[in-house]
Amino acid sequence: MAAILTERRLFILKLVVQQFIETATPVASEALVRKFGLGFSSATVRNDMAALEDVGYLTHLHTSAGRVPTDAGYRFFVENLMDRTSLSLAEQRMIRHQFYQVRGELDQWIQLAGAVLARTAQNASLVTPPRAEQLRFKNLELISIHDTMVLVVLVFHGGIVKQQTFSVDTARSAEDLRRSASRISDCLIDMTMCQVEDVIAQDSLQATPCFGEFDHGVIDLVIHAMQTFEEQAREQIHSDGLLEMLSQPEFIPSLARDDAERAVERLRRALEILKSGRGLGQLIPQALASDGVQVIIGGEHGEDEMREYSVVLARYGVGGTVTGVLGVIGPTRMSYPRSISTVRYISSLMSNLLGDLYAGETRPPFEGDHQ
Amino acid sequence: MAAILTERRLFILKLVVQQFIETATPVASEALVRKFGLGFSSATVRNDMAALEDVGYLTHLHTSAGRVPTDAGYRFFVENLMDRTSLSLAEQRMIRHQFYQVRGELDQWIQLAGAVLARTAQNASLVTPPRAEQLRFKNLELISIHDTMVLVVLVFHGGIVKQQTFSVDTARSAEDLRRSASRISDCLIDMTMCQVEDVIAQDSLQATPCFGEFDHGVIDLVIHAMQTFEEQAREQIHSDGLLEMLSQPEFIPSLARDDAERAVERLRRALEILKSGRGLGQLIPQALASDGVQVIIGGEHGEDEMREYSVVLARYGVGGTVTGVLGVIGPTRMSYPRSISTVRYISSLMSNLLGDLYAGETRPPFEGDHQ
DNA sequence: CTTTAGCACTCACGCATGAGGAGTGCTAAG
DNA sequence: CTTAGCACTCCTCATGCGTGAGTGCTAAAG
Repeated sequence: MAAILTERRLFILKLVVQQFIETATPVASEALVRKFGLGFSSATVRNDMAALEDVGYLTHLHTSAGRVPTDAGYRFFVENLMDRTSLSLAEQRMIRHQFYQVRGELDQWIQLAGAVLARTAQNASLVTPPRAEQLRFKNLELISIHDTMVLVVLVFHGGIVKQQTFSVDTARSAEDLRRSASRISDCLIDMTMCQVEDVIAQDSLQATPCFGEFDHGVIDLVIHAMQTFEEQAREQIHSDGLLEMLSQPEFIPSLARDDAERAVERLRRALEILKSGRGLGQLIPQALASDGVQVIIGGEHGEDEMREYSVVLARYGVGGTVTGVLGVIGPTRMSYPRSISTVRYISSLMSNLLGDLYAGETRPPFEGDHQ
Repeated sequence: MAAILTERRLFILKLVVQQFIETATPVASEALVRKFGLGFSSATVRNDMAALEDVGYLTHLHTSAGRVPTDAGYRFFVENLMDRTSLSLAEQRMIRHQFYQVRGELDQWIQLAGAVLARTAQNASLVTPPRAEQLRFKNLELISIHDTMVLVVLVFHGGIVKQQTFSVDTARSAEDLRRSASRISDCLIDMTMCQVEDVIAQDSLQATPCFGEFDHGVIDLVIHAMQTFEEQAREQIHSDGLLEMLSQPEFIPSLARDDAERAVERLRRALEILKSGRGLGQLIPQALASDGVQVIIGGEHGEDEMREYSVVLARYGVGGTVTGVLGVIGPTRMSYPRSISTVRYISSLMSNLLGDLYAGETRPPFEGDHQ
């Protein structure tokens, strides 16, 4: 059985994968020689295909159906056979331009990244917001909305901003609020959540008169905000491009070779994955921990729900400061070259953008920002 | 032709609509008498159904299929026949509790409202963020991120906050930034976008030394932010509950009485509507302009894409200050009583929450708690 | 030993056919 | 006006068959 993978057989594998990615229909031996004008006959191709099937790179659902790549086949293709391309310069320029138009607005970057990934790779996309491993407090502003309502604007290192309203018993002047804010800011500056909690615990024990009742209310809110923020940071996945993915033939019943019921069920499944991020659980932290573009094909990571899907992920961000993950998700029959180059480009672009934001802030905190 | 709508016929219409809403299958005369133990025979029901069909409240696709309500039938049902219910107290309490948990975080309200609407009405939901007709400037903070990068936090009336980063040529001290911010804030306070533009135009003409170059940069950014904000305010529709809607039988091929292809096509259509808000265009401003819960059934508003969907909308917000729209969207065969009561409850809840935020800002702060 | 032509075989797909059944429309009697 | 009875319509599902694409195998040629 030990079939030998000659040069030609790998070439045929490459063609089969490419062809299947393009047409979404099982590829026949005859069709290959016709389309590519191969120098040998369809019978030869059939023999080679049979060999590739022995090794586990191809299958076919029944006799008299063309060949289809297996997960292992895709894997081999991605690692050894694929032409590594980049996005065209025109595309790159267009994407850069779009990001330029929303310069300064970080939340827009995320949205835009999702949209661009989806459009360019013609599949669904996912983007997690950039997060520091540990939120570090930077600044706090208190703005009166009216008598008993105060808006708290929390600024963390890395330009992460969170706003929250806060109701109080007695009205306070703007000047009062300002003083309170700078008192608290001075005290908490550069602290992580744990540190803030410690300080507060100490202050409570010693009943330092440093903070008033109002101040303590604000600080409680800060802690609460930091907690919830860190919690949901891990969960939060922004996804987009469902529509793009749905225009792939596997979701169009008339084109899907299995029946329409399947197509719908598949679709519902896809939606659930995207919405809840179920089945992606391990992938994100994994991608955060590694460099370069990761490709997870079909059932490779065990999640049964994902068996029909592949994911192309990359980390983006600055050093160890602030990082996120972005990627493309679609049927295993997706264009890996295109997805990979898209993900690679966008992640490096986002890294650069974030880099500008953080240039002065990374490790050496020499600028200190003392008020 | 001129069929008279007797009491009994209307009762039958009511039963047919309710039954169809419940089962999603055409309702047969025989089935009605059996299920409800009516005091008359199926033949009588058939006659009445025929009469209701003459008036245009029912149809059937072919002989030997049960009756199905038309858009007009649903309309009549909603306006005259429906039992007007409210959400159960337990449900209300649960919902209030969820909102309580995210008190203070306005963006979370919107997300939560969408999720709750979807879950409670078992259909898709849409929520627009609360917007003032005119953005009014309130406050501005400048926070240094690092040497050449400044974070601008804009606060508008009604607790609307927008943040943006801004790169500058020369580093500035925190004190410098603070003074600049308060200079600009003082000058622009309470202004609408147009007014800000006027002030700047005058200042430029007269070359008042009041603002420095840096200040002008910030103000340009303020104007730009206000513009884009107002523009995208109209567009921005937050939608949720696709999955809930998709669990309705019209989207499940094996249950849909037409073939599976249709179900998928329908689904794709629904997705497009929800994502882009196409087909909803006129509805939102319309809902903003009117009070109470609006029900738009099927093709009533002309948009062909929406022919198979109904929308239940309500305005929420405070007086003329700050308003948004929220609602439920689903197949025409949705439970109108439930959707309407859900939408009514959530909109009044959101109005109250916003009311608290604005109490001091609107004219006479009155507990608008009556629904 | 590899390649190739030839051919039988397999299996999905499309289409027609027919039985079964649900539900109506009509008619005539109560 | 109501209702029983019945013919009629038309969907649904299962069955069967022809068709064609594509393979697997075999035997001969390179």
